Amino acid sequence: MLIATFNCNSVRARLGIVLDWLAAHEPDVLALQETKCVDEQFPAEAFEEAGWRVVYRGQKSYNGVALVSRDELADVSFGLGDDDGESGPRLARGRLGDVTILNTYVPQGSEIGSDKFQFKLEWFARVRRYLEANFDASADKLVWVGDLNVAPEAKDVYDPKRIWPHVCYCQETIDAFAAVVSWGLEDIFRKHLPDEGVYTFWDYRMPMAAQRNRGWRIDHVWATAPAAAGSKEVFVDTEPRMAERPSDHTFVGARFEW
DNA sequence: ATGGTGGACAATCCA
Repeated sequence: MLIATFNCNSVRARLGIVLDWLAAHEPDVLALQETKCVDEQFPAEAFEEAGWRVVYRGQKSYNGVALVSRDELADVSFGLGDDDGESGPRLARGRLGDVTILNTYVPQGSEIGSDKFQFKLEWFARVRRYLEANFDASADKLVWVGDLNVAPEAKDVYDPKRIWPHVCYCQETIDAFAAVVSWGLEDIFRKHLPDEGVYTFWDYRMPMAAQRNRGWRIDHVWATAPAAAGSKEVFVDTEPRMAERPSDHTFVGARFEW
């Protein structure tokens, strides 16, 4: 089973890129973040014409998540279930067989100390409660992917000394994230790609960021132990297409065999 | 150097 994730920064603007990637890699599930459109505007027909199913939940201008798959997903739901009116376009869930895929777009947080930053920290705590309420970490196959807006370790950013502290790389965010994964999730990305210099995001506001590999690892793959036991490979799409697709995140794929 | 660029959407917000 191939599970992939991509912050597309507008599904309408990157539709061709997404469809090309789907055709080239044939994932079982592709999780999209920042689709940036309301459901009426989501280009579902284009996916369906290419033989894909897609479920989605968006809002005007910002956020928005989707799950693309060849086979129909079971138990599809959106949001954390503790309705704040915003978690729907940030969390999508579906199941293929006995494997549940969780796709989140974690709030970025704007600035340390801001209301949005506090919202981000609380969002992680809500994810922890959501996991506790819905899954058994020792028994369920659960794979959590998405733009988690956290760089948990120094090697997850290109220049840790300069970047610290940042909303995605500071003690409060790292602690809040650690309190989620301590529930019982393993870092599948680092299990297979432990080296420094492997990133998933390059800020297009920084000149030559991609070319100079001034990147961050903020797109993730985590899994419960039963799911992690089957992980075989994680890959980052390193096709040199950043210049023609300045979405600044890249595709990440994780292959599992159980 | 507190910028830079891109997307949505129509003056800024968000990343």
